[in-house]
Amino acid sequence: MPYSLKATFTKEERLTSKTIIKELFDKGSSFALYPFKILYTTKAAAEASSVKVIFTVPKRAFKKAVDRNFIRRRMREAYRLNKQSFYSQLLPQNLSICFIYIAKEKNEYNFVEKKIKLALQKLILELAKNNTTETV
RNA sequence: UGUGCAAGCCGUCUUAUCGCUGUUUUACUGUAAUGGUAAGAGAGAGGAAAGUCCGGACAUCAUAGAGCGCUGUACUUCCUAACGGGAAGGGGGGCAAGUUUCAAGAUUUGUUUCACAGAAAGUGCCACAGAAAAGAUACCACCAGCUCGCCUCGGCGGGAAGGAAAGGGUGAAAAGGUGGGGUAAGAGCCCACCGUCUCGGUGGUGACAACGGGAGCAAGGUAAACCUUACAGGAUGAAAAAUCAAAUAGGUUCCGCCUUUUGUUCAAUCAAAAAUAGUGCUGCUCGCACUAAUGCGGAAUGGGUAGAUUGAUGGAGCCAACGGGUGACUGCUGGCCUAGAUAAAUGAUAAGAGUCCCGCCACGGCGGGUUACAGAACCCGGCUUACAGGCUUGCACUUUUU
RNA sequence: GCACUCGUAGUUCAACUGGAUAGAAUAUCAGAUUUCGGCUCUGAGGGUUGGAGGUUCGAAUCCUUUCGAGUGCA
Repeated sequence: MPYSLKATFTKEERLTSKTIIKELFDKGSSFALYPFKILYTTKAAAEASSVKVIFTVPKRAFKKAVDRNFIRRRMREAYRLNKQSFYSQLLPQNLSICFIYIAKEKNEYNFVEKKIKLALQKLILELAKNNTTETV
């Protein structure tokens, strides 16, 4: 079983390596879906496939640490509760994702959750498109 | 009862579901190393965690000792690990009220405030205005005598050389102040009081205070201008620093391989010839040229990257009682363990309670809103700044009752 | 986490070692010129020098504190 199907968010699923983060920001593909900007990289993996996620809020938009923590926690919670359907549609690969919050104001949890769902759907489409182009 | 000021303290809670990070117990299972999974127990942001304005602890590097330089601090004594912090005291300034004096001023009380060493070591600066801005000056005005003119013969007006530092005006500031005497006019020129300086002993740990004697007064402001004096400080900060260390590349050391013949040498040390292998020229062969220990393989080893661990959470710790001290603080006894993350946990959703505000009315409920400032990043002591609301104590004013 | 720099008209910059009304260009407005507009010429307004407090006779300048903007360090 490659992915945990429970609604958890453990250390395995977090992106913690500085080098991968640097690579993600240098070479990663990206698209925007308000209120997020999403960066991702993918690598073909034989068996030990994984999905690593990081959530960031820019200091320029929110000066207070309390606000940044608040938004990041909401994003993480929304991802945690909605990742199972996302996982079920994935091919085995090493995927790294970064969610950047680009809105200028705080938003309700329901709004964030809806947008996270949309973002994950779009990400699947993007990945599928890349696979088809590669094979052709 | 209400309002204001000051000081100190607190700064939301409960339940359910789904999650996160440490600690610990048991079981299973891995990695080079740290670990991982499941179940149970128990813990999980602040008074400012903030600003990074100071001080320490700790670590590495530097360092014989001393001086110069640089930076900081600056009434006294004390507290403290230390401080630019705090406590108590001293002194100065402002405001209000009272007492006293002819006046200047002095003094008492209350309140408030002060980065409060030195301007009598030296240097610089003090715009404009003003005569003059620092051992100064004579613009107006003042003055007896001299001299010229006029006349009502005592005055008026002018001039030069002086006297003087009181009056006017300027300025933030004009070279002690007020009152009196004195004088041609004046002036500490003389006197009284006040101020200033200085000497003496007394009280106080000390800052300093009150008292007595002396000096006619010389010494404007500015040190948050340079500076002087005293005291303190080596530099850099957890991105400090220590330990373990996969894979790959490269370093060092050792071992093995390193064609044949001849000569030579301690030695594949050097030379020659031939052959072999590879590369280039060519479609191929011959031939020619170049290369063959600065190599290949293996082992060990040090540095060290990803990664991991330590540093890093039991401490100048918190609470209470009893002592010491005016107080900051401190002694002793007893009790307690109270976050430890690392691209970084402490959350999300739902329901309810509490706080405060608004509206309605049947005065007890209903409905709506509000719930601040703000998030640990090695730790500790301060300072500064932000903050819904609440509690306690003291003081002042106010309302009602007696 | 640590270290450092800068805040002046709407905008871009000046203002000497503290000295008086904070100056210039541009933008804005008004007038002149033009048939009209532009260019050009003349004039005017616009600043609590980021905020607060202090030193000084006097502060954009010196000191303290606070707010904002930015830079560097693996």
